[in-house]
Amino acid sequence: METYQSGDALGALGDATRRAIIACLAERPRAVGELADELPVSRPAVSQHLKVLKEAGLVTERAAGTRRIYRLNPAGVAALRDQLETFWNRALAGYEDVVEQPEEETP
Amino acid sequence: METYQSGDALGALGDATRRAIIACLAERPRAVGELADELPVSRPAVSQHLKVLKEAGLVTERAAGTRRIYRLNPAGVAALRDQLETFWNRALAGYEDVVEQPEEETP
DNA sequence: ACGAACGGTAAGCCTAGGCTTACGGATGAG
DNA sequence: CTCATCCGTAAGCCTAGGCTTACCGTTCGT
Repeated sequence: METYQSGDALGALGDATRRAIIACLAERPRAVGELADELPVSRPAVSQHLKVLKEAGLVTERAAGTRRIYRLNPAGVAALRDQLETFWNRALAGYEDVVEQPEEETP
Repeated sequence: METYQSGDALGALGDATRRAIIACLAERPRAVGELADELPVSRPAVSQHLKVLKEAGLVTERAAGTRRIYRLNPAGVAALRDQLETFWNRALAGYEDVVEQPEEETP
Protein backbone atom coordinates (compact mmCIF):
# COMPACT_ATOMS: atom_id res chain seq x y z
CA MET A 1 0.00 0.00 0.00
CA GLU A 2 1.17 3.49 -0.76
CA THR A 3 -0.93 4.90 2.02
CA TYR A 4 2.27 6.02 3.67
CA GLN A 5 2.77 9.47 5.07
CA SER A 6 6.39 10.46 5.21
CA GLY A 7 5.81 13.74 6.92
CA ASP A 8 2.97 14.06 9.38
CA ALA A 9 -0.17 15.08 7.60
CA LEU A 10 -1.69 16.81 10.60
CA GLY A 11 1.36 18.95 10.95
CA ALA A 12 1.01 19.90 7.30
CA LEU A 13 -2.60 20.90 7.87
CA GLY A 14 -1.55 23.06 10.79
CA ASP A 15 -0.76 25.89 8.41
CA ALA A 16 -3.68 28.00 7.20
CA THR A 17 -2.21 28.63 3.76
CA ARG A 18 -1.78 24.91 3.21
CA ARG A 19 -5.35 24.33 4.24
CA ALA A 20 -6.40 26.93 1.70
CA ILE A 21 -4.40 25.10 -0.95
CA ILE A 22 -6.05 21.83 -0.01
CA ALA A 23 -9.44 23.52 -0.19
CA CYS A 24 -8.62 24.84 -3.67
CA LEU A 25 -7.50 21.44 -4.83
CA ALA A 26 -10.64 19.91 -3.40
CA GLU A 27 -12.60 21.76 -6.05
CA ARG A 28 -10.42 20.67 -8.91
CA PRO A 29 -6.80 20.01 -9.80
CA ARG A 30 -4.78 23.11 -10.48
CA ALA A 31 -1.43 24.29 -11.73
CA VAL A 32 0.92 26.08 -9.38
CA GLY A 33 0.34 29.46 -10.94
CA GLU A 34 -3.41 29.05 -10.73
CA LEU A 35 -3.18 28.35 -7.04
CA ALA A 36 -0.95 31.36 -6.51
CA ASP A 37 -3.50 33.54 -8.28
CA GLU A 38 -6.17 32.60 -5.79
CA LEU A 39 -4.04 32.94 -2.73
CA PRO A 40 -2.51 35.98 -1.08
CA VAL A 41 1.02 34.63 -1.36
CA SER A 42 3.62 34.40 -4.08
CA ARG A 43 4.04 31.50 -6.47
CA PRO A 44 7.25 30.25 -4.85
CA ALA A 45 5.49 30.19 -1.50
CA VAL A 46 2.80 28.00 -3.00
CA SER A 47 5.45 25.81 -4.50
CA GLN A 48 7.06 25.32 -1.13
CA HIS A 49 3.76 24.47 0.50
CA LEU A 50 3.01 21.98 -2.24
CA LYS A 51 6.30 20.28 -1.50
CA VAL A 52 5.29 19.83 2.12
CA LEU A 53 1.85 18.58 1.15
CA LYS A 54 3.34 16.14 -1.31
CA GLU A 55 5.75 14.79 1.29
CA ALA A 56 2.80 14.39 3.61
CA GLY A 57 1.10 12.30 0.95
CA LEU A 58 -1.83 14.65 0.65
CA VAL A 59 -1.31 15.73 -2.94
CA THR A 60 0.18 14.32 -6.11
CA GLU A 61 1.72 16.12 -9.01
CA ARG A 62 1.73 15.54 -12.72
CA ALA A 63 3.57 17.27 -15.53
CA ALA A 64 1.56 18.77 -18.36
CA GLY A 65 3.77 20.70 -20.72
CA THR A 66 5.58 23.33 -18.73
CA ARG A 67 2.90 23.19 -16.09
CA ARG A 68 2.63 21.02 -13.03
CA ILE A 69 -0.88 19.94 -12.23
CA TYR A 70 -1.46 19.27 -8.56
CA ARG A 71 -4.37 17.31 -7.23
CA LEU A 72 -5.50 15.81 -3.96
CA ASN A 73 -4.18 12.35 -3.25
CA PRO A 74 -7.32 10.39 -2.37
CA ALA A 75 -5.25 7.64 -0.75
CA GLY A 76 -3.41 10.04 1.51
CA VAL A 77 -6.54 11.95 2.39
CA ALA A 78 -8.42 8.76 3.13
CA ALA A 79 -5.53 7.46 5.22
CA LEU A 80 -5.54 10.55 7.37
CA ARG A 81 -9.30 10.44 7.63
CA ASP A 82 -9.24 6.84 8.78
CA GLN A 83 -6.45 7.49 11.22
CA LEU A 84 -8.35 10.36 12.77
CA GLU A 85 -11.56 8.40 12.74
CA THR A 86 -9.94 5.62 14.74
CA PHE A 87 -8.48 8.09 17.16
CA TRP A 88 -11.69 10.02 17.66
CA ASN A 89 -13.59 6.82 18.26
CA ARG A 90 -11.19 5.57 20.88
CA ALA A 91 -10.92 8.96 22.50
CA LEU A 92 -14.65 9.56 22.60
CA ALA A 93 -15.31 6.00 23.70
CA GLY A 94 -13.63 6.63 27.01
CA TYR A 95 -15.62 9.79 27.51
CA GLU A 96 -19.02 9.15 26.06
CA ASP A 97 -20.44 8.10 29.40
CA VAL A 98 -18.81 11.07 31.04
CA VAL A 99 -20.54 13.50 28.74
CA GLU A 100 -23.59 13.56 30.93
CA GLN A 101 -21.97 12.67 34.24
CA PRO A 102 -21.14 15.73 36.31
CA GLU A 103 -18.49 14.13 38.56
CA GLU A 104 -17.36 10.91 40.17
CA GLU A 105 -13.64 11.31 40.71
CA THR A 106 -11.09 9.16 42.47
CA PRO A 107 -9.61 11.55 45.04
CA MET B 1 -24.70 25.59 21.24
CA GLU B 2 -21.29 25.40 22.77
CA THR B 3 -19.89 23.46 19.86
CA TYR B 4 -18.04 26.63 18.97
CA GLN B 5 -14.37 26.76 18.25
CA SER B 6 -12.88 30.13 19.02
CA GLY B 7 -9.43 29.29 17.80
CA ASP B 8 -9.07 26.88 14.92
CA ALA B 9 -8.86 23.35 16.17
CA LEU B 10 -6.75 22.13 13.26
CA GLY B 11 -4.20 24.81 13.93
CA ALA B 12 -4.08 23.66 17.53
CA LEU B 13 -3.45 20.10 16.43
CA GLY B 14 -0.64 21.28 14.22
CA ASP B 15 1.73 21.19 17.15
CA ALA B 16 3.20 17.82 18.09
CA THR B 17 3.29 18.54 21.81
CA ARG B 18 -0.38 19.45 21.78
CA ARG B 19 -1.18 16.25 19.95
CA ALA B 20 0.72 14.37 22.65
CA ILE B 21 -1.35 16.12 25.29
CA ILE B 22 -4.54 15.21 23.47
CA ALA B 23 -3.34 11.62 23.24
CA CYS B 24 -2.67 11.58 26.99
CA LEU B 25 -6.08 13.01 27.75
CA ALA B 26 -7.66 10.46 25.45
CA GLU B 27 -6.63 7.79 27.94
CA ARG B 28 -8.00 9.58 30.93
CA PRO B 29 -8.39 13.04 32.43
CA ARG B 30 -5.25 14.40 34.03
CA ALA B 31 -3.96 17.24 36.12
CA VAL B 32 -1.46 19.66 34.64
CA GLY B 33 1.44 18.26 36.64
CA GLU B 34 0.64 14.73 35.58
CA LEU B 35 0.73 15.74 31.96
CA ALA B 36 4.03 17.53 32.44
CA ASP B 37 5.48 14.38 34.01
CA GLU B 38 4.74 12.38 30.90
CA LEU B 39 5.94 14.95 28.44
CA PRO B 40 9.42 16.25 27.70
CA VAL B 41 8.46 19.84 28.44
CA SER B 42 8.00 21.92 31.56
CA ARG B 43 4.76 22.39 33.41
CA PRO B 44 4.28 26.00 32.30
CA ALA B 45 4.67 24.86 28.70
CA VAL B 46 1.93 22.33 29.23
CA SER B 47 -0.19 24.98 30.85
CA GLN B 48 0.20 27.23 27.83
CA HIS B 49 -0.69 24.44 25.44
CA LEU B 50 -3.75 23.62 27.50
CA LYS B 51 -4.84 27.20 27.17
CA VAL B 52 -4.68 26.93 23.39
CA LEU B 53 -6.51 23.63 23.40
CA LYS B 54 -9.19 25.02 25.66
CA GLU B 55 -9.69 28.04 23.41
CA ALA B 56 -9.96 25.64 20.49
CA GLY B 57 -12.75 23.86 22.35
CA LEU B 58 -10.88 20.58 22.45
CA VAL B 59 -10.49 20.27 26.21
CA THR B 60 -12.32 21.37 29.32
CA GLU B 61 -10.99 22.07 32.76
CA ARG B 62 -12.30 21.53 36.23
CA ALA B 63 -10.95 22.52 39.62
CA ALA B 64 -10.27 19.79 42.17
CA GLY B 65 -8.60 21.20 45.23
CA THR B 66 -5.44 22.91 44.15
CA ARG B 67 -5.37 20.83 41.02
CA ARG B 68 -6.91 21.46 37.65
CA ILE B 69 -8.22 18.36 35.96
CA TYR B 70 -8.21 18.57 32.19
CA ARG B 71 -10.20 16.28 29.98
CA LEU B 72 -11.13 16.01 26.34
CA ASN B 73 -14.18 17.96 25.32
CA PRO B 74 -16.31 15.39 23.48
CA ALA B 75 -18.39 18.13 21.88
CA GLY B 76 -15.37 19.93 20.49
CA VAL B 77 -13.73 16.74 19.32
CA ALA B 78 -16.92 15.57 17.67
CA ALA B 79 -17.40 18.97 16.04
CA LEU B 80 -13.97 18.84 14.49
CA ARG B 81 -14.51 15.25 13.44
CA ASP B 82 -17.77 16.10 11.72
CA GLN B 83 -16.28 19.14 10.07
CA LEU B 84 -13.43 17.09 8.67
CA GLU B 85 -15.75 14.31 7.69
CA THR B 86 -17.83 16.67 5.61
CA PHE B 87 -14.76 18.12 4.03
CA TRP B 88 -13.21 14.77 3.19
CA ASN B 89 -16.40 13.55 1.69
CA ARG B 90 -16.78 16.52 -0.57
CA ALA B 91 -13.12 16.52 -1.47
CA LEU B 92 -12.98 12.82 -2.23
CA ALA B 93 -16.27 12.94 -4.08
CA GLY B 94 -14.73 14.96 -6.84
CA TYR B 95 -11.84 12.57 -7.08
CA GLU B 96 -13.31 9.17 -6.42
CA ASP B 97 -13.31 8.18 -10.07
CA VAL B 98 -9.67 9.11 -10.31
CA VAL B 99 -8.68 6.80 -7.47
CA GLU B 100 -8.42 3.76 -9.65
CA GLN B 101 -7.25 5.42 -12.83
CA PRO B 102 -3.48 4.96 -13.07
CA GLU B 103 -2.83 7.45 -15.83
CA GLU B 104 -4.19 8.62 -19.10
CA GLU B 105 -1.60 11.22 -19.74
CA THR B 106 -0.77 13.35 -22.68
CA PRO B 107 2.85 12.30 -23.23
C1' DA C 1 -1.66 31.01 60.89
C1' DC C 2 1.89 29.03 58.29
C1' DG C 3 3.84 26.31 54.90
C1' DA C 4 3.62 23.26 50.97
C1' DA C 5 1.63 21.85 46.65
C1' DC C 6 -0.45 23.13 42.40
C1' DG C 7 -0.82 25.85 38.48
C1' DG C 8 -1.59 30.28 35.74
C1' DT C 9 0.98 34.29 33.88
C1' DA C 10 4.83 37.51 32.62
C1' DA C 11 9.24 38.25 30.54
C1' DG C 12 12.51 36.91 27.51
C1' DC C 13 15.21 33.73 24.58
C1' DC C 14 15.66 31.32 20.47
C1' DT C 15 14.61 28.37 16.72
C1' DA C 16 11.30 26.89 13.09
C1' DG C 17 9.38 28.08 9.21
C1' DG C 18 6.66 31.07 6.08
C1' DC C 19 7.43 34.75 2.74
C1' DT C 20 9.91 37.33 -0.78
C1' DT C 21 13.24 38.21 -4.42
C1' DA C 22 16.47 36.35 -7.61
C1' DC C 23 18.08 32.82 -10.40
C1' DG C 24 18.25 28.71 -13.42
C1' DG C 25 16.36 24.67 -15.78
C1' DA C 26 12.75 22.60 -18.69
C1' DT C 27 9.20 22.76 -22.21
C1' DG C 28 6.52 24.50 -26.12
C1' DA C 29 5.69 28.09 -29.81
C1' DG C 30 7.28 30.60 -33.80
C1' DC D 1 17.54 28.81 -32.56
C1' DT D 2 15.37 31.88 -29.74
C1' DC D 3 12.19 33.54 -26.78
C1' DA D 4 8.46 33.24 -23.50
C1' DT D 5 6.10 30.62 -20.00
C1' DC D 6 6.05 27.86 -16.03
C1' DC D 7 8.02 26.23 -12.03
C1' DG D 8 11.46 24.51 -8.50
C1' DT D 9 15.24 26.00 -5.49
C1' DA D 10 18.61 29.01 -3.02
C1' DA D 11 19.43 32.84 -0.03
C1' DG D 12 17.93 35.67 3.34
C1' DC D 13 14.56 38.28 6.21
C1' DC D 14 11.46 38.40 9.81
C1' DT D 15 7.71 37.17 12.68
C1' DA D 16 5.14 33.57 15.26
C1' DG D 17 5.27 30.84 18.82
C1' DG D 18 7.20 27.18 21.80
C1' DC D 19 10.17 26.74 25.85
C1' DT D 20 12.28 28.15 30.19
C1' DT D 21 12.79 30.60 34.55
C1' DA D 22 10.75 33.44 37.91
C1' DC D 23 6.93 35.08 40.40
C1' DC D 24 2.39 35.15 42.55
C1' DG D 25 -2.28 33.71 43.82
C1' DT D 26 -5.10 29.92 45.54
C1' DT D 27 -6.13 25.91 48.22
C1' DC D 28 -5.48 22.34 51.58
C1' DG D 29 -3.15 20.22 55.62
C1' DT D 30 -1.35 20.69 60.25
